[in-house]
Amino acid sequence: MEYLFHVDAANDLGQMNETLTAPDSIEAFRERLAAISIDLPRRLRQCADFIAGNTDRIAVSTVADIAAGADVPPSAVMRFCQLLGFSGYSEMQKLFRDAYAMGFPDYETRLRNLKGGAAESPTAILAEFVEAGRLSLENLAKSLDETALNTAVAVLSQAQTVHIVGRRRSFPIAAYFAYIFEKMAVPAILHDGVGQLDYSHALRRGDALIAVTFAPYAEETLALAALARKRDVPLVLLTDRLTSPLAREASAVLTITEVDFGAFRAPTATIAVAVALAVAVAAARKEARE
Amino acid sequence: MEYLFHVDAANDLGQMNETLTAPDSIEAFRERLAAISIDLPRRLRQCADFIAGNTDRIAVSTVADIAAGADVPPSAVMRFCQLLGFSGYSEMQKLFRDAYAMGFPDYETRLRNLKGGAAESPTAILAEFVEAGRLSLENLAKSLDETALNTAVAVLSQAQTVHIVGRRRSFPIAAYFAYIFEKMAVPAILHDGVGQLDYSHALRRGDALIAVTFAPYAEETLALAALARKRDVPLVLLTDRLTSPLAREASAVLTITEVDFGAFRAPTATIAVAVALAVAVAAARKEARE
DNA sequence: ATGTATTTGGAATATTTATTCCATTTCACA
DNA sequence: TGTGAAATGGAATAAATATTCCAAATACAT
Repeated sequence: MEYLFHVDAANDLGQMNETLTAPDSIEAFRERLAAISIDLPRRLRQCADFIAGNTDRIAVSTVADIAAGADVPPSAVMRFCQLLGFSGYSEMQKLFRDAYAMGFPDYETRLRNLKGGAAESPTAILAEFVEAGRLSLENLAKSLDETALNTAVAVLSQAQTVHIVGRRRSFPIAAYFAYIFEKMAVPAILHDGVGQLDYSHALRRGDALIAVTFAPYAEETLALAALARKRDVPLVLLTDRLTSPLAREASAVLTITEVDFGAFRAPTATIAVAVALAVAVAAARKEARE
Repeated sequence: MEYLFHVDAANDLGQMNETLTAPDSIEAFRERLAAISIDLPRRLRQCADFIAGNTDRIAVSTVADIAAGADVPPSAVMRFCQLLGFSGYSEMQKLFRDAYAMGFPDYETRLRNLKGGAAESPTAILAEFVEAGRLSLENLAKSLDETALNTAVAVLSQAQTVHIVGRRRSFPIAAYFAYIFEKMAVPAILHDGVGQLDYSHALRRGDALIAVTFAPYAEETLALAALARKRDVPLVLLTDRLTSPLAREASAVLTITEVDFGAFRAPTATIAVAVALAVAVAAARKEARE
């Protein structure tokens, strides 16, 4: 690959071997990075990926650090810097050291900076959701009912087929359950309601049902859960409060409180519970088979 | 002034020439600084003053920089570092560089901790995912490309219809986008592939497409995105790296790094980006209509 | 298959940066 | 104003770090 030509071509300069000017701002840096990342040989691609994901660290890292992080020799990093238009690593680092002025981008500071922007700016909104997500996770770690979690794992790992239901807001969670179970070879069916077919006949004794539902509780979810109980199919419930409908029918109730931002609520903690539950169940089933 | 005596006196050790331990946290550093600053000769006082007021620059400055800032020769700075209990400038700088890097997905230390603990019980597994989620969110706050986020919001808020595509692992995210857009009355279509219908004819000029894809990138997602570009439909991409396919075609690339636990990865940060993006777009569209 | 161009790793070198050391200056006190 | 102890500056050296270069490996085209 002929580096200079390639980069010139990307810039439509049409002049070969022209010396490329170095990016003079972080924004320009990211642009250049994106531009050259299109087509790179293996080692340089590793550099691009690592640097894209760890841009902040350049200011305080040596070539050797970056090289180790990207799992390439130092010379590859040097080549990469030059590919970006810098004379070498030092020049690139200077860009980031100069920009460092705004203090420690530790999580707290950075978050404050993000929120500082205009009230409605996308970054401010993102910062709010990040914060809400973190609070939700913290809260979850403190308040989740261990017994219920253990029961849920026990119930699900003994089931022949795991059925999953969740609508509207809870549908992504249900879909995520289905994805992990599929990946881990656990027989599972997602009751997604396509074509208004409810597959309720597929709910058979020996199976189990995971129902995910938050206020306002979706009709179909409640209906399927009720049917499950009628058929003696045990129910694992992911919901927002112990007083939600179905709670008394369930073998295990996992209550999850999401911290909201305005009228909005991201299912951060719910996802964590879902993935942990699914992985634990898959592990338990595997163990039981051996 | 007899340095060692003075410092020992401040520590009430009463033993002269004892080697002083270096501060091991920024807090300890500030304390030590305050303690010795009480009575210093001229040049060392200049060092103390400058360093107290520019602590944050230590991580990215050389001895010469600090010396110039404090208007003293480099050797004075060296003496000052030793007075604080460090072996030299490098050791002091390390403290600040480490503090700066804390909280990054540090694959050497942090992940080993995560994977190291025998995560047998469901509760332990959950704790791991909670921790991974927290790290992902922190990392997101620090590293998300603000420009790209703003561009994404601009592009999507001008679109007539917003199309969404995401398969397998990314499907729950795509579904969540669809849910929020529906709730906020933003015209949106989820390309879920039910019945192998691809709805590709619905992609029309004036629309925009959100594609969510992580390695290994799903065929259908790539195909639809390619089609969008052919029809001049702008593309907003949520993906794992800048070098992923489609990145060059996209109007905005939002790279999101999820911290994994073992082979598993919860889309915690991705969800946060999705909800923030969707809400920002809905807000922008509402504003535009008024 | 064969030759050519690209890519790669690492050893050699250059450069920058940290650290020590000591001759000189400054200061406190008689 | 002379004397010893402390403080200072800068030159010399050591260490770390960046950068180059080239032989070997690999990919690519014919």
